[in-house]
Amino acid sequence: MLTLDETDRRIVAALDRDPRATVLWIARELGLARGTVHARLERLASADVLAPHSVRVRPAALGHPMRAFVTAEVDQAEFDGMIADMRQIPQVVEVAGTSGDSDLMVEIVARDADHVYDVTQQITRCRGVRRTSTRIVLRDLVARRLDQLVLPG
Amino acid sequence: MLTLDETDRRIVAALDRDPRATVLWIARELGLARGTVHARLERLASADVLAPHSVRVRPAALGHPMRAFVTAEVDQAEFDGMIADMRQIPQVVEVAGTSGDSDLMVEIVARDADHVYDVTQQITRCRGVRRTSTRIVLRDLVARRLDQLVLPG
DNA sequence: CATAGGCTGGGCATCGTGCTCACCCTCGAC
DNA sequence: GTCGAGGGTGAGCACGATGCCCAGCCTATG
Repeated sequence: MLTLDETDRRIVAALDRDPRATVLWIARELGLARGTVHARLERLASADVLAPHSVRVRPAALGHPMRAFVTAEVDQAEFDGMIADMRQIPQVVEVAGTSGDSDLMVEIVARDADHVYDVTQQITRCRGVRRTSTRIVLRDLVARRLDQLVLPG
Repeated sequence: MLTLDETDRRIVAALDRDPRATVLWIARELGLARGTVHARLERLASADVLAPHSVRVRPAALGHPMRAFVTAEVDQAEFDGMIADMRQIPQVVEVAGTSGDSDLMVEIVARDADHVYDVTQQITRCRGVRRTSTRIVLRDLVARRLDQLVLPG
């Protein structure tokens, strides 16, 4: 794995704050030469430090202000079919296989409470899904953040 | 709420694929005039359709390849203190207040299994936290995605 | 001491940006 | 039907940013 030095991390942090920041702006902000930022940015991009696509769209602006976490138990034999079915549901934002009481953690978005119910019903109808449990997000207490990992301290 | 027409959605989708795409490139890609893309992009930005910062950094590249969901029961009276304590833990990526059996959904990242345990212990020591339950992410089955919401069908 | 790797500042052609303008549609109001 | 408003188009222009050179300067390493 590529190790990021202080300079790399500061560039990544600047890019996290504004993904559309120009090379020149970052260079000025960090007090570095333009060429330096340019070279490191290319290295970071080719080293897969940056995810292939950003999640910069706010679902609320797309008419889906509600969010929920659905845990599910599934029949292990039907895993592949289950994933294929899940993909067909646009409101399913992420699916992770987990340890613990349940096998799946599914994050969904929805238009309203009724819609949350609809989507969980759709999940229940996916192949191999046995039992689901839904936690509706009432409030974002700490918004998704990674900058504290990029620049510790 | 701003309603996004087909053109807006295509611009947002292009930006989701590559947050650093130039206005000119998007215009060419979508077969639109440069000025059109420029104007709409400004409108989208000022309408808070795009999140203030992207989550484009991969925690794995930062030495935190493991991920887990921690649910917790908390003493409601200590909510504010609990959140302040949680913020102090760099590995805490997101905290949401939820309905359901538990009060909190906490997403964490970690260096390895031991580190997951350490972080959950830190969460347990936060003010007002009574009981926690940890689900370690074993496999990403559907990677976080929003494009299917931006461009349905 | 010598070498290699990284940062710097400069220069340069090219491309992208932000802005303006004239022009063309289309749609709803009068 | 006529009118104006709103939005898209294509062109032009000054300026900024990019990608790519190169020479020079450090510092760490052998």
